[in-house]
Amino acid sequence: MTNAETSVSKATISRLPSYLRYLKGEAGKGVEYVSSAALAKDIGASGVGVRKDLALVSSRPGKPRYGFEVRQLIVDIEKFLGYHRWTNAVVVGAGKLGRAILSYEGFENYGINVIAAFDAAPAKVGGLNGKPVYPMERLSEIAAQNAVKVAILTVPLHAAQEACDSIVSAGIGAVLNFAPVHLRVPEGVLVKYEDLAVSLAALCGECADQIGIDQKK
Amino acid sequence: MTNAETSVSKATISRLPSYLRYLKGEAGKGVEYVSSAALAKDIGASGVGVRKDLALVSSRPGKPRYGFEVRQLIVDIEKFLGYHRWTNAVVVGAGKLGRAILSYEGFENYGINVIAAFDAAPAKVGGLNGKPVYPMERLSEIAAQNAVKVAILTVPLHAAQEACDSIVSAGIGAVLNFAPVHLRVPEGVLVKYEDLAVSLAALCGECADQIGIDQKK
DNA sequence: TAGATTGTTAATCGATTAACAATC
DNA sequence: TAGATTGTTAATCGATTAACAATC
Repeated sequence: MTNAETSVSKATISRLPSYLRYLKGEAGKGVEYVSSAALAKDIGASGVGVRKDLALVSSRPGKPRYGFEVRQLIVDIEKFLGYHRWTNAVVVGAGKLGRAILSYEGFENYGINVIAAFDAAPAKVGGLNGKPVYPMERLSEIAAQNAVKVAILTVPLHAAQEACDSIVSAGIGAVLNFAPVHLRVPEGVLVKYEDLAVSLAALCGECADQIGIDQKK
Repeated sequence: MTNAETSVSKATISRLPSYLRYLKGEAGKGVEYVSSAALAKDIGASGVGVRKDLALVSSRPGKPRYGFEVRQLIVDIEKFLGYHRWTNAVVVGAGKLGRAILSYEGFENYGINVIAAFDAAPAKVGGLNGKPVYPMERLSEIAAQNAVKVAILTVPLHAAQEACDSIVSAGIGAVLNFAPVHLRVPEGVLVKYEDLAVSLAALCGECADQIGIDQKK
């Protein structure tokens, strides 16, 4: 528990990526300093909250009258979030979504190396954008060789549990699951559900609420 | 504020989809009753928490000795989350990810109708899996005709702000943004960031933390 | 009945907000 | 200096947990 990350609340950690996005946008425009108030306003948070969060992760304090140094802050947040410690990942399920993720180039900035995809259907096996697609049988072997820590699960619903079992028995301890099913995993294995439909539905819900509120005014 | 949804905490709402996934899994196995303890254990939450959440959304109370009626609970939660009120959505950006989303069939269960995609590049315009891909110029027209409420933004990073502007001026009030950029939008427009790399990196972070904890034991 | 499970009230915990002194 | 902005301490707010009575 002396670890810095364990002393920072989950709520804070969940906000850091938005700070990072905003800061990178400002950095791209050549802005050197950003005030907590400006950051908060654009993000839709409170200034004090932002300052508290930044106090926990920034290596140097903000300067009164100026604010926080943009470039330094970006480095600090990225370091804190572990975007510098590299992790190997694989995609399991080479359907449309799986292939889109395999060829997505945005992972590098986050310290993630998606090395290959796996699929049960031989027709889909082969190469894709320079990254190999292997048959499922080779998952254990290749995961072990490359110290793969995370699997991105993009198989159809009915195949998800079985594929998940293969992932677990390949010794991979974390799964980002895009299939809208509850997965059974042994203790110690992390599963994060990434359900596009749920995200979208939640947004629709907020949207409807807001319209409701607006109409009452 | 007499609206039922506004009286339920965001924390509760964010847990409902996981309850739903679990319940559907049990329903598929023919299970009729589920106890709050069983649900909580599998989800990784507390029994009391689950009961409190369910008390807010379920139309009938749980039965002592039995638990909650699975099928009824599914209906209640779906109703509460608004999966029955239909919403039209469009995809903006017909790249790999955009096309994967356009042809994804899992949205129907959530009351979401993805009607079409739009892309600036004429080469990508045409049909896909029975759903049309239009040029960007027609966004306003088609959005208005179909009362589109939400746009899913899947264009490359540098094109995101411009595409977002088009979405906003087409009168669409909510954006699910897959581009890892901070978007500037006028007040009243909702933006939800869905950054695959951030999700994955967060999982890697948790994974690393857990290994750290394990090693200390 | 006995026991499992629910639902609720009170206590704890954590996170956000408010107030204000410190600083460039 | 005056004013903007930070950082921190105290107060509020909300959510989770603990304890226990109610119920089938």
